Amino acid sequence: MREKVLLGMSGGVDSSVSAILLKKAGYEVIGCTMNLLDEPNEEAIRDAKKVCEKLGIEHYVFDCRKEFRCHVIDTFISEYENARTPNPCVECNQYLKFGVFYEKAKELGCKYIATGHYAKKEYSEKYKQYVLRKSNEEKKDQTYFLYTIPREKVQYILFPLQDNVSKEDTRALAEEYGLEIAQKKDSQEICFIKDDDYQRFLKEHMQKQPKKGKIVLTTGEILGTHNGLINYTIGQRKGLGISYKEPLYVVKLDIQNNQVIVGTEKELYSNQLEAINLNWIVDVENRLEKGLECFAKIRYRAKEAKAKVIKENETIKVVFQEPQRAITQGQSVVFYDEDGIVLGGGKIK
RNA sequence: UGGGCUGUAGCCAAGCGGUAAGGCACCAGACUUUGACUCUGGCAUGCGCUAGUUCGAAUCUAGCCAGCCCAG
Repeated sequence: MREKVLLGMSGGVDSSVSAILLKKAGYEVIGCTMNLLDEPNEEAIRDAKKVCEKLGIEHYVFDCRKEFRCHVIDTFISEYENARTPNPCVECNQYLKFGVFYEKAKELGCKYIATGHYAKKEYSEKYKQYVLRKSNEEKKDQTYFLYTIPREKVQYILFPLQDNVSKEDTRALAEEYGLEIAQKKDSQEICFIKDDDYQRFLKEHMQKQPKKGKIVLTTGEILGTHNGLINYTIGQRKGLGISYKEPLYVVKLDIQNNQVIVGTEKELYSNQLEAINLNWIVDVENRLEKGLECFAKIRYRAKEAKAKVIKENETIKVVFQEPQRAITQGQSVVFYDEDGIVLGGGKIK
């Protein structure tokens, strides 16, 4: 009997091609699009349905609005309220794609779930378990967003694109199968903020409105006024509206005094951080006591950097060999081993 | 009215006789399934105006104009 797999489909190229690849590989594929927003993304649903029709597979739409609101949108807002900079894609993967969606798959009797992420799932002889590993397509690799997947679920996940060499290959395959969406452009905004104006979104949804405050140099010198802490993130240079003899960057958001602290580029660097909300995909907890040497990545587009992870009660401390630029509260830190296997990760405190 | 200070790009600002730093903003690219983030490039034939000194002036001199401050 063919094994059943539930594929999450966004209507984009990646998930559509994933459908092709799964079918070719002999799985019984069921396509599914999660409806996450009160104003449903009709285009996504329509495009996904079209692809499924073409390939002759079933397609469902799941209503996940409540879960999305509660785990992704509300978290997004409350993180900003606490002067942190959230990464909603991480929550979405954790609670929606590998949470709600995973459960739906089980209900439907599927053995696997699949997504169009650029990441690899494989069995590791080294760790004697299934692991997540960086995609061959380094530029597109999305394992940074996937570290929250529970260890026991990893074996039931498929990333059909994992053997594809590049995004170009993916598009080419979509063309070959005559999929209309072959040249649809990559999504790159926060999906629940339609005009990409997250600041306005926050103002409309926050309990307390952002308040103006001072922009202060690390020396204490007052340089200007800010329009509310939500408009700033660590490492930010643009939008400060202040002049100085050299570029200034946001170094700290002081929620107590409602101040944006700015400093020079050099002042952005720090060689350690604390992380919470940890998830370990690879069983390395016992190695944390004495310090785990690995590679840590502090934001999506940062390079992994050599670091030592040390357990400290419920949190961990990460000490980098080289100082890292703009370590930002609310972003994730993800740990890899020397082979690009995802060990785990957490939220920067 | 007298005295002092200031006048450099849309904004802040360096320069103080040798041929216009820097930052903000803006524009154009690059990057991007978070964070209007980061990165790269562009952006004053001209330094309030007019004369003068000088091989050479934003820089010195004179006059004028404008603004600010103090005095009356």
